[in-house]
Amino acid sequence: MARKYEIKSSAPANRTGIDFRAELNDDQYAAVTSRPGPSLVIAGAGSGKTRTLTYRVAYLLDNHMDPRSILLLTFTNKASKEMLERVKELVPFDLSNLWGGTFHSIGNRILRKHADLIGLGRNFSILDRDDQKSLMKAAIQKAGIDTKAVRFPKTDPLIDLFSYSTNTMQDPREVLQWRYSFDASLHEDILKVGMAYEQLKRESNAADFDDLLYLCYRMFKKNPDVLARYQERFRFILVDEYQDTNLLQAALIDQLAGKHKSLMVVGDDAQSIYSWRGANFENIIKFTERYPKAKTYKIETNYRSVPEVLQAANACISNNRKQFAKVLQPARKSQEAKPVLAPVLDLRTQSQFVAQRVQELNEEEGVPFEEIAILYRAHFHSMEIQMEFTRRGIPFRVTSGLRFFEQAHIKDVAAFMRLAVNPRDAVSFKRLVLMLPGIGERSADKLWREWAAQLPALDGEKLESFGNALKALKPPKKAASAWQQFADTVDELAPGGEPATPTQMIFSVVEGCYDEYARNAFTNYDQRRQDLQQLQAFAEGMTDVEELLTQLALMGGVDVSNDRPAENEDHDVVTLSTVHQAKGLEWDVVFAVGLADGKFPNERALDADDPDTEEEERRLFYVTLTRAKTQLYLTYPQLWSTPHQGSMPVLPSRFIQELDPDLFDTWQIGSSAPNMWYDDEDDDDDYPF
DNA sequence: CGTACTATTCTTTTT
DNA sequence: GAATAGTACG
Repeated sequence: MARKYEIKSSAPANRTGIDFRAELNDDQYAAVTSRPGPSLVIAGAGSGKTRTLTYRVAYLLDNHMDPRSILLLTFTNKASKEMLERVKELVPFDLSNLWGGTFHSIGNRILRKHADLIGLGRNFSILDRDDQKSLMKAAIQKAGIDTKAVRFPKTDPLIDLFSYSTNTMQDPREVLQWRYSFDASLHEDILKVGMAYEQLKRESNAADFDDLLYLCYRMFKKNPDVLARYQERFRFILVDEYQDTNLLQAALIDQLAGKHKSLMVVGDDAQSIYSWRGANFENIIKFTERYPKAKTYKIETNYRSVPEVLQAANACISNNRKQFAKVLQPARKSQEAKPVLAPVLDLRTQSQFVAQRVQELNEEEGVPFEEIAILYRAHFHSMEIQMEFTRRGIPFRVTSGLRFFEQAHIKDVAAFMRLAVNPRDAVSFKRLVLMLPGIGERSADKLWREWAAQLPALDGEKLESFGNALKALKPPKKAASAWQQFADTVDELAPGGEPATPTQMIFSVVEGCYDEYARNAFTNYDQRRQDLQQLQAFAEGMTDVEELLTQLALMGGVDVSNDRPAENEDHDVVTLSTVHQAKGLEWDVVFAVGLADGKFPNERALDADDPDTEEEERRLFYVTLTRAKTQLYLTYPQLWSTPHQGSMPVLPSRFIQELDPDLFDTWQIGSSAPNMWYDDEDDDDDYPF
């Protein structure tokens, strides 16, 4: 029988089937297909930055580059997740060898392999803000500061100070001098506390967020051979949001890209909004100086916003002096409607206006709730709006300030697991011990010293003995029975010396002693119990406790909290978010609220001597405006009422005042509200309740 | 020494 | 309105 045998083309022109030329505009295409080597992509808001990056990855893969050779760095977990998912949609290849993640998660990943080279155990704990505080308190004590005798800075500013110094790679002494106004007589003590903090961290075998970057940097510096291996591997490094990198991150990137220099950084200087944590947008401005061979690509077509919105945004940012000159061109057609400026009497009126308008948009204009966002400068600006939405039954989701993992009960349970993984973890030890009745600060310290004394003997031993070691300690008599229970629980974490699975551990802890504690310690026990179940569900399927702890610390368990079943079922909700957290996102309708001078820009963020601070706030305002696709509402109250200080008259944000009123339609909100800033005689719309 | 109560302070942004 | 520092009492 004759058989038909077809020879297929051995080298298809295109492995992925993507028509790059057709799917990208000229600017995007140029960037995506650029030759290996350093390149700087300046991508304006809404110009398809993510698209460009994901297509770049696809393009590399399409050209037979090994996924192993690609490193994709992002700022947030959200961005990294989205990016990788989109790449997966584009290409059929196995991407498990492609490294993609936040700077901190990549730093962590590298350190888990090589931490011992710089004297850190690979099982190090990751300290979050809360843990840092507790360690910083201990450091103040250790440094012998008598906080009653002198007025010493609190832990928060101290943590900020040292963090800033690390991230900007400056001597803390210098940061202390020009960035803080602590009394000069305290400087030496503050530096002493800093040293004590570093030492405590080392003793605890722990790393804070900054260490994940800094220790990685230092490890590479001290071990060029290790660095060389990574340099060889990562032939293509792509960095998202480059304008928000700090000096340390830039240095780390420079290390990794040191050999092949095939580095593509993407960013928008106009959207740099993280200088408070050390971001230095000179990194992006001076990129071509550091990489003289770098090619620059500008992507200036905006696909997101209608021309009216874009016009306002362009006008806004043009007031900044420090920037790459660029003007975003709208791709969308005009809707013949300008952004709306809505002065309101006070925060209450503001929330009523926003709520009512949201309802109208949804019911009369058919805008789904999920296409609406309320953006503000600071979390507490949203309180009234939340209440009004609740009252009217408008479904909403708040991008909360409180992360899942940062809640006390989650951290309590995690402390058990942390101690099991890293017995040197002083923070977790104290946290656990302090939960027991009859044990306070003093006894906790004593117990920790006893525990620390026998740590060397425990090194390398199996977890099984930890419970026995605990039983050997001498707690106060009052705590004896609780202590027994505590030690037994720790024992259960590794029955027979084999560490249990994360799910089992959580179960043991909760049933063993935490449930009993929680019942008595919290008023909202039920809610917390649910959270713990959520945690258990999150841990399901993980085999490694370290993996769970890392996820919790680095991802903040954000997805867990946002995916609470009740909220998850209902995707059609209005988003309430800070501008910072709204970065990279877009909605059909955006309400920017609380635009009073002193609130936005925030007076605490402004420094009259430093014009850069105002420019950063303006960039933040620019980010706000550019989130809107079709409709944009700017509201500002004339009275700002705080529960504590009563009502204060406030002016409209300077960022509104400096813009041409013709860019907006001004609405008069409410009939009874006298308006101090706009006269009634204009052709403005009335918007009564 | 531990705890429960009261006073006070400060409310920006996040990996 | 929450978190922390300070204080009084057991």
